[in-house]
Amino acid sequence: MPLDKVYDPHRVERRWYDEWLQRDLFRADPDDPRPAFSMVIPPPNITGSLHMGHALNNTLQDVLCRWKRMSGCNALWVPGTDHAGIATQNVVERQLQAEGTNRQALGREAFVDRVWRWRDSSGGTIIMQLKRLGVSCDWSRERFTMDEGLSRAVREVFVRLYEEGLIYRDRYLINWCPRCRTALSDLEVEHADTDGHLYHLRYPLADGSGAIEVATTRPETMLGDTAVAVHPEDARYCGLVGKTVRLPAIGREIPIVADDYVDREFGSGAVKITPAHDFNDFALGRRHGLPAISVMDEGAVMTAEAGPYAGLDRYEARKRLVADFERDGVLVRTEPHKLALGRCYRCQTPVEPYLSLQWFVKIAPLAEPAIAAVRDGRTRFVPAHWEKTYFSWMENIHDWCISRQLWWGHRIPAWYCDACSTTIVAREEPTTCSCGGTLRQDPDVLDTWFSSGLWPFSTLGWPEDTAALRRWYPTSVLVTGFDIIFFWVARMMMMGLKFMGDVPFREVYIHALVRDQHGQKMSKSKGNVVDPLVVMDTYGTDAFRFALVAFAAMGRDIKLAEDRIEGYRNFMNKIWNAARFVLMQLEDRPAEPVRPVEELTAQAYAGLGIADQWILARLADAGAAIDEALAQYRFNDAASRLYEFAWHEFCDWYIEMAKIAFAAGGDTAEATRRTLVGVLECLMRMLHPFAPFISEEIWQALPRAARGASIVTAPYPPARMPWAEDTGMVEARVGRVIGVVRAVRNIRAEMNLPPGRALDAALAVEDPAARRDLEIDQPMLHTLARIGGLRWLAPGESVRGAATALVDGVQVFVPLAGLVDVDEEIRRLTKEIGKVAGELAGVARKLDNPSFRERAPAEVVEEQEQKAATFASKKAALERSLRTLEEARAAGA
RNA sequence: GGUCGCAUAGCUCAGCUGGUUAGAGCGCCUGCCUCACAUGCAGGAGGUCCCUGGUUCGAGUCCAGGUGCGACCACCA
Repeated sequence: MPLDKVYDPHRVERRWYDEWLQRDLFRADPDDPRPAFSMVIPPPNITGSLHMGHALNNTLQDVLCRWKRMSGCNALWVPGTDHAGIATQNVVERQLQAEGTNRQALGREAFVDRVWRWRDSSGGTIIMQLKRLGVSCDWSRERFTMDEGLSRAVREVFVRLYEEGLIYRDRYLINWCPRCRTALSDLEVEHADTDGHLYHLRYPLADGSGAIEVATTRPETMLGDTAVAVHPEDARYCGLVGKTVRLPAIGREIPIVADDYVDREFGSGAVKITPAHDFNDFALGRRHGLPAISVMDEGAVMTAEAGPYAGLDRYEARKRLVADFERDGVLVRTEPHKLALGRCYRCQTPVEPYLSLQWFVKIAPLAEPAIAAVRDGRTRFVPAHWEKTYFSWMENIHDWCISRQLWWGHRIPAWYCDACSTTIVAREEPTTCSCGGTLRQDPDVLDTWFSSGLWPFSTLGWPEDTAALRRWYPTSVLVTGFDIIFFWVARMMMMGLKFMGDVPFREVYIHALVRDQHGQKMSKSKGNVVDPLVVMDTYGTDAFRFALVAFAAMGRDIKLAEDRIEGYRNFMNKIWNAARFVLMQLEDRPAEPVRPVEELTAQAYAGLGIADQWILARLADAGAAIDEALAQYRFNDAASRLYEFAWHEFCDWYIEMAKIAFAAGGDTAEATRRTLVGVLECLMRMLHPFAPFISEEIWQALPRAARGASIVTAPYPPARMPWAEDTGMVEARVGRVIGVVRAVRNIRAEMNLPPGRALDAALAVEDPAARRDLEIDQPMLHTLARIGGLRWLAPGESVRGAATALVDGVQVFVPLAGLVDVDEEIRRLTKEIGKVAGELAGVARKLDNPSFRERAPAEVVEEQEQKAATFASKKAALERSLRTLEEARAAGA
């Protein structure tokens, strides 16, 4: 069955993915004794749909996983999804809103039920899309952070940390989203510079002896002021410390205190202190024993404490207050001011510092071992500079607020007794309090990241002691973006070390962010989002994956250029057509199974034709380079080497050389046929981690011994081929042929010689051995360069009135008589001589420098000397030719 | 305010431990529908490697400073 002329990815992709699943090829077995390789997927949110970040992240993981699986590892890749507390709750709440209702009306149980239903119907979208990408996860181990098993792990961790005093409950100032009506961790607040105002207010001293001026960006919080602070050494105010001021609007009397937190240079040097609405003020208030008065409620509406402003929204209260103060002369002046306004990372509502009772993880004792593990190399970041980011955060880490006032998530396993105010923290729901009172469970749920922090071991069955855990923990590598180093990587480190006694992963490969072609972050609001599914539809999954891998250079953001994806689509088509060619050579002959090229003996290799030896040598070279690049996460290097080999060595040269052998027929043709199929077969295995679909499709079309096997579990070509020990001679020999062919083609094109017509040529070869080789390899010259008559000259001999070029010690002459004007060749030659002269000058400069000869290593000096000699003789030869041309012209004229 | 990253061809980018003629893709120019492929083939043009110093026999590559982008962290009202 002949293949289509153009590769059609859609015909191929779905079919093979289903086949792989059906044959269970991605399943890993803990009893499989081969070396372990394991990864856990960064679990996408169930609310998500596949974006470029996912596509890159999972493609890189799949390349590693498929490569390791083929390379003889017991490779496990655990997939799954995250329940994504706020995000998911928001989605379902929006649905309810559209239906004209809300979660309060529904009640907690019904609401949670509703979210589960949503998850069952829509939460699998992203998994379907990942499968489309071709990822080779062990789907039998797919997990969800709210699964029974993972929930058990969450409770276990909570209880153990609580029992050790590492989880505590406290009334504290936390970040609060008034729209989501929940606490947020520090990380869940996004700061952005925002234009605002600085309001200068005059607070009168209670004793009537004057006033003190304070500045604030948030005048409405003054209703909760409980002090004014000045610097202890500020001469302007030292007499006032201990006195009191009377708050405008509500008349409360508050003290003036001294604290060196105050910056004397800023504003008036006096600060209003609002412990319940500002983090600095909260700390200062604790130092000075000041009361904290909340003037806003959980919806950021002013409370009764706000007196006349009670019931107003925070911004409305500000407007009224400013107007009133302006009228009453309290407002001294207003000036524009930039501030870093914090917003909720889920809904962008400005967050509010809010005083409330929350659960916290005492983080320092957990952070310390996590820092040590990276310092001593038990976990290694790639690229290494991310360690610095990790350290700087870990070393300045604050206690982690883990309670969320949401309904969707892991309910906090704490129960309170109505009767005796006991708190019970337990793995399973307790029935009654020891005092006989009824128990109420804490209404809050845990931060989503609490459960994702357990992911590397909870997915493997912890807290059970499972075979999977013993086999695959610690995982080999975590592949993720830098945006979640703090959210996720750091937490997994802490939890893994705490509960497994070992790091969760040996290496962390941090990849870049995908941006648009102008380097802008993709976002819906900018309208520059490129949908990976559309890209896959347009160019095919393999082309898309290959493009992502080729883009994934370390330490740089990825700008997604669509024309490059198109380029890799063309590459896939090129491979497809190379396969078509190979298969055409096999038509009408007995299906001799292809023999893996790695099984060739050195003796058999030596007996092959020169072109065959050459392509095998290049294959081995590419294989070694790809293997090394992957081992170092240099994905782009691996991809470009593969591309270079497949297109510019295998297709451009070897296939063309093979045609010559086929035209000759006989045993040579048979041997070439075997090499051709062998190299293609090997190339498909080499390609498979990058482009799983096309490689399988082609591989299956080849005549193989094990017809039933899939390329998924075929052996990856070894980094060292047994026969490729000493291929230097072969490569030089074929390299010379290629050089001569290129020189002739160049002359033909530059001189505008007719492309179809065979040209006569003459060659003067310096080295006798090289000449013997070239004479044997003559058929390649004739065909590839379209040379008709070929004459062999003695070294130094030249041809009058010919275009010439010098490559690898071979001077090529193409007689021009009657073909073109000589002037054109003189121009071309002069240019070439200029180039060589420049190179020669560069080398000569080095060699003329005495300290270069003195201090550079001997082999470098020798190398330069050889180069100088080559350039010099090349220049001389070209100049000789130039002279003969000039003579010819003079004679002609 | 602190930390980090990046500046190489018209565009998007490679260039690992300092030593080939600084590379690729796209775009551009010339010529080809050559029996695997026009999603192709052959050839070509195009670069003060951001600036200034320094280290070195030798710097796109290492160091310092500068300029310009970008990112992250941060409780100065």
